[in-house]
Amino acid sequence: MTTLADVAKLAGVSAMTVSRVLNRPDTVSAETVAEVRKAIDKTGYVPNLLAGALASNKTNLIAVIVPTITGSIFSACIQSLTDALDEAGYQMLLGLSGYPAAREGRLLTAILSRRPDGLVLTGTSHSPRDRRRLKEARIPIVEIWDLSHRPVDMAVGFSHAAVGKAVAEFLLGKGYRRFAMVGADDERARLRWMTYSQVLQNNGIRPVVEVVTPAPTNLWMGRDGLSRLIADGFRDGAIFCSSDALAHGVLLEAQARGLSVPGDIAVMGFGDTDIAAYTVPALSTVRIDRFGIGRHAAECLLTRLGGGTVPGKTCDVGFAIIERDST
Amino acid sequence: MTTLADVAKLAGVSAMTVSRVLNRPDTVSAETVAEVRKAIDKTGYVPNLLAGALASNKTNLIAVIVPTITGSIFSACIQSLTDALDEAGYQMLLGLSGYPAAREGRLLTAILSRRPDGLVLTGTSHSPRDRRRLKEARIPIVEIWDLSHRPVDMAVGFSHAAVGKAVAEFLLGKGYRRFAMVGADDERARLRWMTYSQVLQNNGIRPVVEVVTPAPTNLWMGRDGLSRLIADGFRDGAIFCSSDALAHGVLLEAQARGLSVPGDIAVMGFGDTDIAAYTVPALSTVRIDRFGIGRHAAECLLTRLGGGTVPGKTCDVGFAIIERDST
DNA sequence: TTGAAAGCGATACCAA
DNA sequence: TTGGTATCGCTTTCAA
Repeated sequence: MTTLADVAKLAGVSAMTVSRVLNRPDTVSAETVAEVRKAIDKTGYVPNLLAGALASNKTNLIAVIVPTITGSIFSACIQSLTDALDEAGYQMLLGLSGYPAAREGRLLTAILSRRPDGLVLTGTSHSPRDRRRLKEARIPIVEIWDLSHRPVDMAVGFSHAAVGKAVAEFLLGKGYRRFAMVGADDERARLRWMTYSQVLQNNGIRPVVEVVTPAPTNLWMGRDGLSRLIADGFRDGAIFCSSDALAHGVLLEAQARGLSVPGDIAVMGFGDTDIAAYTVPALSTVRIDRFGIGRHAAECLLTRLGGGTVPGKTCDVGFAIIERDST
Repeated sequence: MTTLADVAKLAGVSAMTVSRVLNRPDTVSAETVAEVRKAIDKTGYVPNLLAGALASNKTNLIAVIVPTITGSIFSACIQSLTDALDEAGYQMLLGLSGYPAAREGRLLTAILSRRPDGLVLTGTSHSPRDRRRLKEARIPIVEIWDLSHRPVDMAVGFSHAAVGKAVAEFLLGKGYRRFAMVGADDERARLRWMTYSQVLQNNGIRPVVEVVTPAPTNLWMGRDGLSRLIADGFRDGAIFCSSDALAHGVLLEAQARGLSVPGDIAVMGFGDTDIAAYTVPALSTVRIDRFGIGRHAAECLLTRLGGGTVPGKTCDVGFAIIERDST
């Protein structure tokens, strides 16, 4: 494998000069640059960033940990994140932690060992040990998809409790008096639907028929979810689903059972992914700017890496209820 | 930042011993291991894999380049790939090349600079310069989503030309005599729909009304696609769409225009993603085992990294036509 | 504008 | 079972 020294020898200069041609060509005379470039082309030299990073203490690597990229929520976010990072010359180390985030501890070790210049994490809940390790890493860290009163470093997201509350109030405002929910067993989803149920109960509604499914969710779980709700005595009213996939499944099952929507049941989703936004007029949902989260997270990271300061540790990107009650 | 030497000093042993405790604990006496572990915990030591990789010439990093992860085709593949790699102790460096693969050259440099132990690429067409660089990297490489008679190293995928041919023959067999297509302007999609058109024309069918959309595709492009087909004189018959998203959009537009499916038009998709598989009985599609591609690619890589030999350079995972003509 | 020397933090290899 | 030494390929720093 060709090294910097090989190129230097061929070009008749020192290794340092080659390094400069690669990293700060403006500090080298034009003719030397030309000479070195020729040698680089001839040898097919590929720099070794491991050595470079070790020496300079800078990897140009941003690590990202999300539970899964199956499903368009996180993948859209990652796409916009990469686009922004790529432009700034950073690459992405992707870690998939799964649901529940059992692998997070191990993953974190593996990732910190690579000395990324920055880190993007999903969620704001980490073990005390992990929090400590994160702080000791002394790199900019953005926690996404949630808010926290004491983020490890920075946070870009929205309040899942606020979502649950808003949905409950929205549906109450529509006049519904019978409620159910199909929710995923993941930390943030749980926060949404538990708050939803709580607000409803505070308004004298009971029971709120509940069905919990594993994460990540899919259409089948939604279909099954409605069946279980019905088995549990739910006959009509409003159903909050913790994801669009679940909501879509509920709609399908309703259709299969001949239930009218929103006549018999009203369905509320979460995410506003393409499928829910464009194909299902009977489904209302909660819109999240997932591209915005990625872009914003990148911006926070890059600002700090550039030596700047990010105003405020947390950024609430908010959400919106998309109403699509009428067909 | 704590180093191996710091830990060694605290534990009263040499750096090498600490290194062994971390990498091959079985070669160190139990008491020494305990002593060292204590020192590691106390210092919160995080190994520096940059230095380790530089010294050992092994990064435990697999680089993956795909056009995009928006859309479930590639993301499902990546998910299964990571799962398999993670289990074997590898991490993933993700590169998004975009459509068309304009960034591929630059991305490749950036990625090879990190000296991954293996590489997964999308597609089999690379510039001569890139092919040369790939070979010179001397690492196992798997090209996925397509087949090639002369892969750079290994290939796991299926023939897009065969898909186009199979679809054309399937629809001809169903008795259709008027044809159209809505296809993405990406290399592999183009291969599918051009073959489709070619086979039809060889069977005396003309015209095949064609509409080309940019990649990546979405539902809106499908809706717009059908409108344009109709504007171009297409009134009834079979439509092949180069992705499920397009096909779904075509169905929606058909519904909006009051066209019956499959009465007036038959719609053929590609991908068999969840949405097409579970929600659209009127849509036939081409099923690809995208999880299988990821799993298999990982297997090829890991076998080679383990010193083994992969029998055969190319692996055709095939495809299947999923018939869902009747509602 | 260029170069020489000294690390960066680990592992390989050989010796004890 | 343990330790010493050379080395991996680059950048930093300082001097010319």
